[in-house]
Amino acid sequence: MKPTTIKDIAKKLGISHTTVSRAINDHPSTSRKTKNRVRKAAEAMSYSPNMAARGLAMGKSESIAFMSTRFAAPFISNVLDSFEQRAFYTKRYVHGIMPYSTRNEESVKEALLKQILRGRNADALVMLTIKPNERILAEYNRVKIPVILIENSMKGAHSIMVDNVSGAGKAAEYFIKTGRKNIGMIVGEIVQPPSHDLNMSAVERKKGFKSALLDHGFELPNRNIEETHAYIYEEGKRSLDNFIKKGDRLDAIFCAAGDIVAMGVLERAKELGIKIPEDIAVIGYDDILAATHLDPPLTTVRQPLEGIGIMAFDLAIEAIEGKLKEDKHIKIDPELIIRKSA
Amino acid sequence: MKPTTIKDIAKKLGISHTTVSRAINDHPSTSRKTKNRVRKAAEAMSYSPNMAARGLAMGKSESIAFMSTRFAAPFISNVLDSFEQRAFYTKRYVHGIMPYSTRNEESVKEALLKQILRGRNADALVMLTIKPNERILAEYNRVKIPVILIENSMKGAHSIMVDNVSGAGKAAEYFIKTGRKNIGMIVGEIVQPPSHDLNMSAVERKKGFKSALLDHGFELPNRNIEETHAYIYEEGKRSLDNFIKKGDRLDAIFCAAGDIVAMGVLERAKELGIKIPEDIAVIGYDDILAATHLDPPLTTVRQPLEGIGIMAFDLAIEAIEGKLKEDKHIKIDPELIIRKSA
DNA sequence: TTGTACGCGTTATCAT
DNA sequence: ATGATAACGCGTACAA
Repeated sequence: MKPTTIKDIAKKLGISHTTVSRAINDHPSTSRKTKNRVRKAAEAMSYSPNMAARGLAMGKSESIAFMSTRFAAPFISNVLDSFEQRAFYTKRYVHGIMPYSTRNEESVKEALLKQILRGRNADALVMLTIKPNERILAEYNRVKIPVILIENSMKGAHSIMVDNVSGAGKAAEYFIKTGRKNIGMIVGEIVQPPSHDLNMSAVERKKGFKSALLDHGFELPNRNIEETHAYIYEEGKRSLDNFIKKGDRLDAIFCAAGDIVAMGVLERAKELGIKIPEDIAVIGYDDILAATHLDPPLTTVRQPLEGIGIMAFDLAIEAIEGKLKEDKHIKIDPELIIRKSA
Repeated sequence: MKPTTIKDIAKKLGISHTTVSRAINDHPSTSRKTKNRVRKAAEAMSYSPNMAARGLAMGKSESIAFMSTRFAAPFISNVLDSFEQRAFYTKRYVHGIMPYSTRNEESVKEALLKQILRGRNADALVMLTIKPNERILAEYNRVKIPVILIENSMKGAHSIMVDNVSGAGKAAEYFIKTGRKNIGMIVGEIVQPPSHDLNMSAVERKKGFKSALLDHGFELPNRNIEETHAYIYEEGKRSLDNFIKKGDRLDAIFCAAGDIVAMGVLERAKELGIKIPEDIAVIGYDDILAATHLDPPLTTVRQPLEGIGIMAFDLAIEAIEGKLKEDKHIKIDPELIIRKSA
């Protein structure tokens, strides 16, 4: 049995499909009476619109694309979650948040971006953790699909960033205040080829950490820095191993690559009999749900996850409604949550 | 600037749009030569197909809908992640996994289900944690969109379930083996109105736990059972409070509602000075990433998350290809991971 | 207020 | 091997 269309409804009611369309979309110049008739019939025949057809006809999609690298990462899924929550709460785009994940593959990202663009598959594009290259961003600008970047920033796109310089600075100052001398850092890899995402957050956290340290007369030599690229648990373990292999005796590690990676550090330390925070103080980044429950509870720079999602959604709506004449760049100051690991 | 269409390419090459379409879709009766010309032009003009139009024309979507309650829950996002991973690995539906979340709202679920159905918006529907009502499932059957249920089971749909009876039984036996006498349980709420999702997993875990206990001569009174409905952290805290309020002195709690809830129990216990596992032994369910890192590390029934995602994807493909004559129901036996909390 | 006719970008049918 | 034409379901000028 084929699905009900507006024509079916029209036939049944002996009117034109145009009228049905108008009734369903609450068009002003349509009588209350026919609207009611149509809606009743639509309900009875369990009609629901064919989004593809609607999108085709309107060149619009009534949806927002939300793109990131993967869903399993707590940081990402939490932001997405609050983003959706906001949509639900404001009753806008309730069924229209379309999550896409790139699996960290440049080619997938490119393909997805093109697909969304040419198919007019979104009224707005939100990108978390990743960003488009200049060429494709220019195309989005040309067809007036607004782009909202989270944790990144570019000319031609709106953005929401947690102030990484400030956050990393707070970690540095805490280490110094608590008398740490030999300080290390684990941070996202900083790649330069512009074909790649240049990870702004990583760059900024590194900068912020280094300069805050320098303000107090401490240098951060490169050998005290380990890089990650997948931001996973195992990299934390490996990083700690590397630090030890290099023979430095660190007494503090700022894991700017995130709490997940910090978990790996904690775990490896436990395996090696290294005491946290006595031997090494550890500060993470993000404040994921599990951070409170680690052993020891993790001191960390909190990302205001819900806030980010909400602000991103509101920003997207503003942009879609054309209320933004120029790029809007929002910065949020993160907070250092002190627990037991440092 | 409007996006390139096949007509634009046709005009430029002086051929018909039909031929362009065939060339792009690698139609057999098209010359190598024109195929190459078309593809080159398509690339040059940075063409990419309008999915809405394609979907409209074909009544198909080349995508799989993945529906669950929300994204932020570790269990859900991990299954989704491995599901996608499998798609990527097998190079099928790489850009076509469409996640939907219902936010635990019955109305949203209904709307989404209808939308996907009438819009022919998916070649297959995967539902995690939730299930459709009989009426709408019947409609899916009628239009031959296969439905795959994870953690649920219905006639007319394929399913993948972790054997909850067995998993809960293992928890029960471990408690008994380790000499626990006063045993409690926290489990998902068991609601009957058929308009709701009747949570199969909750029902089965309860049944499995009770009967395994009974096999050893232990009754599980209702007062020793607390129910949750959102499966969140706070419910764990509240449940422990309730147990204490009721005045029973439990020495073991099986948190069948999941590790997240178990985290809440652990946390509240710590606040109250209750020692785990000395005073109360706690067993969780799921084995989320954080379980190893809790204080104490959580003993729990492991859900083979990656396995579920992979099997669900493969099942979906089989179903789409019409290889399944009847419902296929897969059961997986979970494993008890013993750590420190019990 | 309602209906006619056309277009959105693509695929499918039927000729040629 | 290629092309003209219709069809998919919907929205919308334009006309009535």
